[in-house]
Amino acid sequence: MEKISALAPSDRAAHVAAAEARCARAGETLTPLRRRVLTLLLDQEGPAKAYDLLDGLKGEHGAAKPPTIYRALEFLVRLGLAHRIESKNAFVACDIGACARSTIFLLCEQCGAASEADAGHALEDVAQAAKRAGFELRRTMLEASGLCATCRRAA
Amino acid sequence: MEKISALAPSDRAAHVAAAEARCARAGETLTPLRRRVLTLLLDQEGPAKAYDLLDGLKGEHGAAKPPTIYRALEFLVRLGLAHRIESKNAFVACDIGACARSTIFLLCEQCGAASEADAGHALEDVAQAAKRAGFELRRTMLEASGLCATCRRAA
DNA sequence: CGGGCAAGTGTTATAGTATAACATAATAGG
DNA sequence: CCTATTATGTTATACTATAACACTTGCCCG
Repeated sequence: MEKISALAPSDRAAHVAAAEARCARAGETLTPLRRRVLTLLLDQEGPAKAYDLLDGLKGEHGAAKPPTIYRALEFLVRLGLAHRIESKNAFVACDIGACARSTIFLLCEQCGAASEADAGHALEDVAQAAKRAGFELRRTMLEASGLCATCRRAA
Repeated sequence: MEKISALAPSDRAAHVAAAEARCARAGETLTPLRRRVLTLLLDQEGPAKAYDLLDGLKGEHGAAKPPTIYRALEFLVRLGLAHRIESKNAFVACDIGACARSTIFLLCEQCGAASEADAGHALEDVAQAAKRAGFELRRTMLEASGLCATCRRAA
């Protein structure tokens, strides 16, 4: 498992550029506010809480209120640029490469890291289970918690 | 997909008896309060919110406060008698039969039903993904939202 | 017996997460 | 220009969850 860490500035720039392109393709716009929230997410070492991001905005932005951050996050999630970690009420920037495939979040209970791993065929299995049940799938959430490789070695 | 619905009283009784046995095996006790919360869960048509269950307690119990219900729920989840639906901040009684295997929750966005379906090999795939990442798995959460068979037919 | 530990519950207070509803600004197309 | 749409600002409040401490009960052990 790779530790999720803040990206180097250049990687961040590339990431933001890719996000920009993705928005354009979708006919939506990555406004300054949304871009700012995305970079805040990219700067995080792990999943970020909404209210922490809100604090991050405050330095430059005066007094941002909760709806501001929740709307930006909702946008980023809708465009597939970020994910919501349901079991932690937190958000992570999407690793755009990984996102192309079926992914699962591995959440370390020790260090808080969240890594987006390839879920192999899990998503297909879920799709089949849904099909058997006559269920129309719209969104699938796969999350697992435990100990990451680093913390396991330390223990 | 079978609709999750309130169980007939006799089924409920059997369910509670099974829960009792399970607690005994684990060396824990299903106290009156915990039993009451479990039956409240079983009476639900779908996932129940903590504060709704709290209201349910109030009729007979005077003024139950939040910690009361959260502690009971924490116990039921710990014993595997209930599940927490992370993406909805809600709880469901565990279908004890289904729980023996790998399950996924199919959450209908229309009617709110939650059904516990067999996840096929998804859990094994997740275990493999974790293994590849050197990650020690402790808990896996599989949730999917969409439209259940009934609501799909209605649409 | 009786002291004290452990488990369960009661109670108060507060922390943390999220959204409704309405106001304002900016921009684009007719 | 005007007006529809999208984005953001702002106020207030709803919803979810836990910390911390008090009290009771039952049980083990000295």
